[in-house]
Amino acid sequence: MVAHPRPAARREPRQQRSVAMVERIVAAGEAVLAERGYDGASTNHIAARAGISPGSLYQYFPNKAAILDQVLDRYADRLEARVSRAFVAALARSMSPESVRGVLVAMLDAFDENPRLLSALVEQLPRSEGGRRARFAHRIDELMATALAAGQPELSDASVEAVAWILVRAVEHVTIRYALDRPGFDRNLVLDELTALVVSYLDRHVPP
Amino acid sequence: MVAHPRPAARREPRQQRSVAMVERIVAAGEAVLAERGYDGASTNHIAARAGISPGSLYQYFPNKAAILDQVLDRYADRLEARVSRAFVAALARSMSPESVRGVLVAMLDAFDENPRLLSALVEQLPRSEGGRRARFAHRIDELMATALAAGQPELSDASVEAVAWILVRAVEHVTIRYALDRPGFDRNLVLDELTALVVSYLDRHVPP
Amino acid sequence: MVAHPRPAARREPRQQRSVAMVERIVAAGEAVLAERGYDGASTNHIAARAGISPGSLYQYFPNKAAILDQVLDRYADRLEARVSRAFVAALARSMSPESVRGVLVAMLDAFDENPRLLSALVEQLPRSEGGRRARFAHRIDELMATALAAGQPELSDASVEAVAWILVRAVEHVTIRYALDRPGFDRNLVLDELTALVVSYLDRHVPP
Amino acid sequence: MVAHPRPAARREPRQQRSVAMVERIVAAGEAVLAERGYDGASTNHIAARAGISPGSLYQYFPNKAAILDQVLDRYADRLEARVSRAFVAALARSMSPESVRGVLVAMLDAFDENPRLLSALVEQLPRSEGGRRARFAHRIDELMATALAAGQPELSDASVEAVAWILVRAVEHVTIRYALDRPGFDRNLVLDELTALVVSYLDRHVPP
DNA sequence: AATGAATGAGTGTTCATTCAT
DNA sequence: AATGAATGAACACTCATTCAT
Repeated sequence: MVAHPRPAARREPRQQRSVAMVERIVAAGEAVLAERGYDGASTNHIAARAGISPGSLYQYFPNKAAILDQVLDRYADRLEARVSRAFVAALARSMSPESVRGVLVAMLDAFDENPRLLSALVEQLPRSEGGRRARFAHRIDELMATALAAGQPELSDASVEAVAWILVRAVEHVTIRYALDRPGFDRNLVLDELTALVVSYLDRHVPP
Repeated sequence: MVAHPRPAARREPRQQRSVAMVERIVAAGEAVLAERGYDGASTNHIAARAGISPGSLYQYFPNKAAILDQVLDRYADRLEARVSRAFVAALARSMSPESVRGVLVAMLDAFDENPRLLSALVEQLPRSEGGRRARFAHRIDELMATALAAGQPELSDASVEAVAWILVRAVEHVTIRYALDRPGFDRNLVLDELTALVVSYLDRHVPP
Repeated sequence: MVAHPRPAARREPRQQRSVAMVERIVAAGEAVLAERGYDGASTNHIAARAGISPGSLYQYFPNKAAILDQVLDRYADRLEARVSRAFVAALARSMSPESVRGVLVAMLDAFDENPRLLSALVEQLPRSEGGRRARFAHRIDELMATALAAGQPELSDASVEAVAWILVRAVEHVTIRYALDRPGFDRNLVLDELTALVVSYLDRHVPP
Repeated sequence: MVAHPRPAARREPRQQRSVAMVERIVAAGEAVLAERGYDGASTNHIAARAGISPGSLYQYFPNKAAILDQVLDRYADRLEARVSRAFVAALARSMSPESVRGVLVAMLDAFDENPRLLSALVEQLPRSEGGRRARFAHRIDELMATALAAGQPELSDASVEAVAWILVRAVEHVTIRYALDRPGFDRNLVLDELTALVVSYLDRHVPP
């Protein structure tokens, strides 16, 4: 059995350094991505921003896509962590309209923080290979499914997953588009309606 | 007897040729777009696929973007027409669950037809200038708002617009992701749940 | 013995038409050249301006250069004719300062008429093959030489030619640059000084 | 002992390499310009002639024009330096016929050295933007004006400038055309006559 | 003779990637 | 390990010329 596909032996002594460089590159990639968009994020710009030479990038990443994938993965992870946290905190108090609204507020806040990066993420994610795409928001799907299973015991397993998937997709997209497209509607109105959308849907599953 | 050195009939085939050429280019653009994605769709590839020389593209389109815009516009128009048709047909019979489900089926069917192109469209739309972005799905927004205003007279104008925007965003994204990501859930299950999502939300606005 | 290198037989019946077309093309070429400069004068522009198709140009000219050469040749001929006329008229009254000044005025007037075309001519002439280059202003050289030979009998033949060549070159260039560069100097001042340049030089050859 | 991981000496060869590369490109540009003329001097040709890849040109120059401008600027500077030197040396000994002839010899010698490049220069100069055009020969204009002001105190300031401008234009053009067109006249004859042209003109301004 | 659509080699330029140092 | 100069295939686009009609 091969424990490590990537032999650690040779890397170990330099790992500290490597990790630091990878961080620097990813940070530079993020900055450039936010500033210039995906297509404008050239390897030369990233290297310059990281204060290293273009050639050095290739000591740490096999190609340009790997760098930006990492940037987006990390950003996605951060988003997911924030939303998960809010989700878990809200779930503790049942799935009341207030809890749902709380999660939605957390999502809008998270998305509002770095619209440029968010934009790059949603533009790029569908282009990525399936694995990467699946990974993102998967944990939220699971959290949602867990919450649903707990709150709506009469739902079948298959239904739970589908309902969770639908809800996450719907809410995620509406909040992201609100953050990115900035339609003229009042934020509170959107939050209220989105809460209503979720709550009325969930209520439908519990017989009165 | 040859009355006219240039018989009027001659303009016809010329025009037909031009139209045919535009069609050929757009078709080639569509194929290349589906195969290689937006960035991979170079003018040379499109020309080769159309069986013409690169220079010929520029007899019919001012630049590369115009070609791909046309491809995507046409595809978006086709989608929109299908969905609008279903929407209008369903609305005639009020906003019953059956009507809603009918529209959702139409959407899934439409999106299932050419997932590669759909993928290119949803990737590219957010990058397009506001006008193009606004145009697409705007009509659906309006149809939705009209239907809402008719069915839920107690909603304020601002609410109607926001509710329509939210519903269209949510339903469109969920159906598109279902068509593109092909999650394992049964199609009918998804249709049922999505119908429930919409109907329960709409019901919430009418006092029982 | 071959009387006509270009057999007239087949062309004759169409010659009227051909001549008219050549005229139209040359006129269009001149207009485009004046408007867009040498590099901007594309065959498509010329054809469009002439109201014919690009392909038709090649019925009358072997290539683009031939068209623009003809345009410039004709312009050069017109310039030359004007200057020659002034030259001949002035020479009749000896080579007095007044006569010299008269020729210079004629040159400035001629050059001022169409600076864009003049500009194209002086930019392009040096690029042309020797024959074309030599032809232009050659007649002026000869007129000058004749005038010199008449007025300065003590000059050797070789000297006459060289002196004429030098004088024509100098005067032509100074007047052309004055027309094209529009330096700040007063026109009359330039005319006076240029007259003085010529006259004092000519006087040097006649012992007082 | 290695005091500096990057010994200062290393920058030296790097810089030398850059300078060497610029030189190589400019030299290639000069060769291609002389061989194929301005329009025929494509970046690909220049790169090939320099033995480098097309992309490398853009490490040293922002675009094609910058390369050819540099080629022509350098050549113009060399010409101007030679003529200026001769001019200054001759002026020290007053404006005698011998001095004038000396400057003319220097000009002819300078122009004779690289007629192809001279040709490209005189073709391109009038197309360049005013600044570049003005720069070239401007210093000669000024030297001439200074010499005139010193030698002909009775000339007004306006006259001095105009006279200098006329003289420089005339002499420059005649010598350049002699170098490029190679008319049959004996070089000494042309030098003598051109000297006479200048001297007799200058004499006219000093009352005997 | 006239058309004008089609051509295709050519342009200037970019940028992810390599490799000699 | 790090450099950064060099690469070269690829890009979008042009235009003098050809040729089927």
